[in-house]
Amino acid sequence: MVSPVRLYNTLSQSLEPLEPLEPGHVRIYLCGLTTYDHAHLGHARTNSTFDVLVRFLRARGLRVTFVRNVTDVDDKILHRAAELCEDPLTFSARMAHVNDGELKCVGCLVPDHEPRVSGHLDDIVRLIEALIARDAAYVVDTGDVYFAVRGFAEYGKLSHRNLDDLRVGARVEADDRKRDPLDFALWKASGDQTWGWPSPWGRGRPGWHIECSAMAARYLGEHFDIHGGGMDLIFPHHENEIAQSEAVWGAPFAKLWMHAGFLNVDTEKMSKSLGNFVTIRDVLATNDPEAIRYFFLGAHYRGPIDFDVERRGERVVFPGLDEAEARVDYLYGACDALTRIAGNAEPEVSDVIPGVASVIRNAEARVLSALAKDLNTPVALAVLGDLAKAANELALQVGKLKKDPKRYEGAVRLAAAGLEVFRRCTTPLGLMQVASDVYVARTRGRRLAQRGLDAASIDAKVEERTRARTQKDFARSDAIRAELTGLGVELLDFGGVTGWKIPL
RNA sequence: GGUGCGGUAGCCAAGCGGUUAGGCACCGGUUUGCAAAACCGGCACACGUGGGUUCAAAUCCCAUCCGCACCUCCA
Repeated sequence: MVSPVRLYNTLSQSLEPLEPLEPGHVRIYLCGLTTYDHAHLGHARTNSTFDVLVRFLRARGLRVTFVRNVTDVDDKILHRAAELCEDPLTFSARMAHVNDGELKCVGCLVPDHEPRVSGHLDDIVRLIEALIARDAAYVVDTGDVYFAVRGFAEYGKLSHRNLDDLRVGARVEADDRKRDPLDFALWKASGDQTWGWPSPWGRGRPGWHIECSAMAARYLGEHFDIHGGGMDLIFPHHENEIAQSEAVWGAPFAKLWMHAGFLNVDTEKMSKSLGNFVTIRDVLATNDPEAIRYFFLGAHYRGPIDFDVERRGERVVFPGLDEAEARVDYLYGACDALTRIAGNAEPEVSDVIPGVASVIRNAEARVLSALAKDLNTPVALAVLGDLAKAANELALQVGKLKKDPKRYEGAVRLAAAGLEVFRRCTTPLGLMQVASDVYVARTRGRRLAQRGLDAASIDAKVEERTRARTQKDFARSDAIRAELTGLGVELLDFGGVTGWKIPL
C-alpha cells in the first residue's frame, strides 16, 4: 500500500495529507516570472521544486493540472523596455520565451497553462469590479483602486502576522490616498501617455497581486489544491491574493500553500537588488543543466541552499555544481553499463545476484515514499546512488557468469530491469531524461571548449600511447598520460581499449 | 519591534523520541604494466549552548547564543 502524500502547508505550518478537492485530480498554481530579465538560479530552484511535485504526483497516477503564470505587465518591464527602446509587450513576450527556454533547460516540464496578464485584462477588471461592489476595494480620485485590508478580518493568516505588527516596522510610504498604509493597489492609473488598458476607472494597469487571483480562478477555479512560489512571496503577494480572493468568493482560495526556500550566495539571499544573482545562462558555460537540478535536489526544498562561487585565477567555478555534476556523471555511467549488458533483453528481476536484485526491486517504492514525505529529494537521490552502485556491481559480476548461460541470461534480464527501474526512479525527479550518450556528448563538448581542447588531438595522443603500450614502452605511455592529465584529460583503459573523459 | 527559516562529524546534507540515510574529501584493499574508472572496507558513535521532561532526546519543553530572510519590488 502506498503511503499518503504529505506536504507542508505554510497556512497551517504543518504537514498535511494531500486530499485533492476533486478525487484523483490535483490543481496547482505556481507564481512564475516577471519577464524582464534572464531567469536566475533562485527561479530555477523554485521551479524545479514544483516540477518535482508535478512529476511525482503524476508518477503516483494522479491527474495534475499545472498552471504557471507569466507576469508580462509590470513597471520593471516598462522601464527595461524603455531602456531598450522596445515596445513593453513585445519585450516581455520575447523575455517570456527566453525564460521558458531557461526553465525547460533545467528540466522543468511545460505547464498545462501559462496565462499572461496581458491576455486576461477582462478577468482582472471584472474581479476588481466585484471587489468594489462588495466594498472590499475602493476607487480614489486619481483612478487607482485599492484593496481595503482592514475589511478582511483574516488578513495575515498566511504570513502569521497581524496588521498592528506590520505597521510598527513597516517601511510603507505614507500615501494619503490610501485608507490604510497597507492597502494595496488593484489597479494603477497610468495616464494617457504610458502603457495601459482602458477600465471603468480610466486607463491603467493591474496591480501585481490581482492577476494571480484572476488567472488561477480562470484555469483552476475559485478554490483549488496547491498554490506555490518562493518564500519571498508569502508576504505580501500571497497574503494579498488570499485577501482579495476570499473577500470576493467567500471561500478558502488555495487549500495548501507551498513555498520553496532561498538560494543564498555567501549566506545572503540571491536577488536582483543585491546584485549577487547568477543566471541559469551564466552557469551553462561551466556546468550541465542536470547538475543544477541535482544540486537543488540534494537539499530539502524548504531549507536554504548556499551557492558557492569561487574564483580560480581567470576562471569562475561553482564547487557545488561541480560536485553535483560529478554525481550525474556517475549515474549516467551506471546506466550506460546496464545498457551495454541489457541489449534488447526482456526485463526481469532475476535473483542471480541477490543483493543487486533487491536494490532494483525496492528502488522505485523507496523513491516514491521519500517524495511522499514532503518531497524528500535528498533521500530519493540516495536511492539513485544505491541503484547506480548495484548497476556497477552487476556490471562487475556479469562477466563471471558467462560460463553459466542460464545465470548469465538472468543477469542480462536483471540489467534490463535495472534500466527500467532507473527510468521510473528518475522521471519523478526530472533527472536523466536523455540517453547517456547524449549527456556524455554534451558535457564532453562543453568541457573541451572550457579547457580549450579538441577531441581530435586527444584521440591522436591516445592512439600514440596505445602504440607505445603495445610495444611495452611504458615510459613513453606514462609520459603521454601525464601530459594529458596535465591538460585535464583522464584516460580509462578497458582491456585493450582506451577511452577518455574530462572530469570536473 | 514583529514574523519565519536555519545552526548535524573536515565539507554538503537526511533524520525530528529508541535499529547512527547518503554524498564529497581522506585512508586502506580488489583490479591495473602503472594509473583512472568501478567495487569492497575504514572514516568520524556528530547533532550551537545551558537547563528540564522521559526508562530513552539530534529529535519534546524552557532559556540562550549565532546566521539569514521577510515586514518596499523580489522565486
